[in-house]
Amino acid sequence: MSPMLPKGSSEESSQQPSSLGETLHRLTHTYKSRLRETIKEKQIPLPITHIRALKGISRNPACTAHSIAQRMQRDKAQITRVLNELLKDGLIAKTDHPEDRRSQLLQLTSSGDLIIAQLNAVEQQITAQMTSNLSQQDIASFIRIAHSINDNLSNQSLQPQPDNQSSSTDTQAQE
Amino acid sequence: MSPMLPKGSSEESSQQPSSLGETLHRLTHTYKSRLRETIKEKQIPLPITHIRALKGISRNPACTAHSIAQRMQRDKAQITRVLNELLKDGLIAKTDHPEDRRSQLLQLTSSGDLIIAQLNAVEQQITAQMTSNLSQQDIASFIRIAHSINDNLSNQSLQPQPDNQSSSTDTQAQE
DNA sequence: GATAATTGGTTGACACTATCTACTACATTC
DNA sequence: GAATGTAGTAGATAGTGTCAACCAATTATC
Repeated sequence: MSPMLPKGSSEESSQQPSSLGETLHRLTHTYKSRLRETIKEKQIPLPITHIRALKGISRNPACTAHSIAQRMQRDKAQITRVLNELLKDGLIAKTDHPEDRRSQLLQLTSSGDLIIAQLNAVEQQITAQMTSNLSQQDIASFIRIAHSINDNLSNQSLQPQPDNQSSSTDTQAQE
Repeated sequence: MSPMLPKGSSEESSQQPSSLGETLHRLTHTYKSRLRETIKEKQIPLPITHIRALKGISRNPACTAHSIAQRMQRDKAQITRVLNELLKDGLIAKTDHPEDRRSQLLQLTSSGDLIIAQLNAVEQQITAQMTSNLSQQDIASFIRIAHSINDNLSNQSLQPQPDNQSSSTDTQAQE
C-alpha cells in the first residue's frame, strides 16, 4: 500500500530527521539516564519507578496501592511489588484502611521523608538543567502541549477514524 | 518538600501538579503503550526497539551496527542483539563492509521494506492522533523545546555546579 | 615489521520495566 | 447468602538498559 499519508494533510514525513516519536524516545532516554545517574551519585539506591511511587505517596495524604497505580498509570501488580520493596526498605508504612479491610493506607516513614527531601533536591537540580536555556514561556508551553498530546492519546483509544475532531474534554490533570 | 520550579524565586511550591519529569514519564508511557497496541493490532510482532532500529536502517543508506547504536544512543550490546533478531526474522541483511572487515553494512530486505511501509503508516496514524488538536505552531514548538531540553541534559554532564549559566556549547549531534 | 592501543561487534550477566493471568479476601448488590 | 466486583498479591514472561569481558581487525608507534 502507500506508505504515504492517507490524510489530506501533506508535508514532511519524508526525511524529517526527528519525528515526534523519535523526539520523545530520545528525550525520555536522556532524561531517565540523567536521573539514574544523579540518584546514583547521591547514593540513593532506588530504581526510578520506586522513586515515582515514593513521590506519589509523599504528595498524597491518604493514598492506597490502587490510587498510586492509577496515578502512575501502571499495573497493580507492578505497584504492589514496588510498594512492598519500599516497605521492606523502611521508607513507607501501611496502616489498615479504616473503611475497607482489603485496603491499606500508605504513608512515608521518617526515613522516607529524608529520601524524599533528597529526591526533591535531585528533581529540582535536573529540572534546572533541563530548562537552563528555556524561557518560562517555553517551559509552560512544553508542559501544556505534552499534556495535550497525552490526552489525545489517552482519550481516542479505539477510534481508527482519523477524522476525529472533537476536542477532548480535559479529563486529565489533577494530581 | 515542595517541587519547586527552577526559578530562583523561593515560594511558589503549591501543589504544582505536574513537574516536567512527571509529565515526561506519563507522556512517554502513554505513547509507548499506544504504539505497542497499534503494532499489535497490525500484526507486526516486533518490540519497539526493533522497530526503531529498523527505521534507522531504512532511513540510512549505508549504516552499520555502530552507527545505529550511536543514532539511537543505545548500548552496542543491545543493538547487536536487536540486529541479530531482525536478521533472523529476515527483515535485514548484512553485507561485508568494503573497507573494514570487522564491520558489516546493513540494509533492508524486501520483507523489511514491507514492514517499514506498514510502520510508517502506523507512525503517521499515531502522530496524527497525538497532534489532532494542536496547531502546526505547537507541534514545532514542542519538538524544538524537546530538542533543547535533550541538549541541555546531554551536554552539561558532569558539572554538579548549580551555578551553571548558559554555557551554550552546542556540541549537539546533528541527526 | 612487531607491538600497543583502539574500534566494531559479540556474548554473558543482571537489574529494571511492562503486562497478563490467576488467585485471596473483602465489599456490594440483589 | 449467592453473584459480582474490587484491593491487593503472586507467578510468569517479554522487553529494556547497562556493565564487563572478549575477539578480531584496524590504526598508531616505534
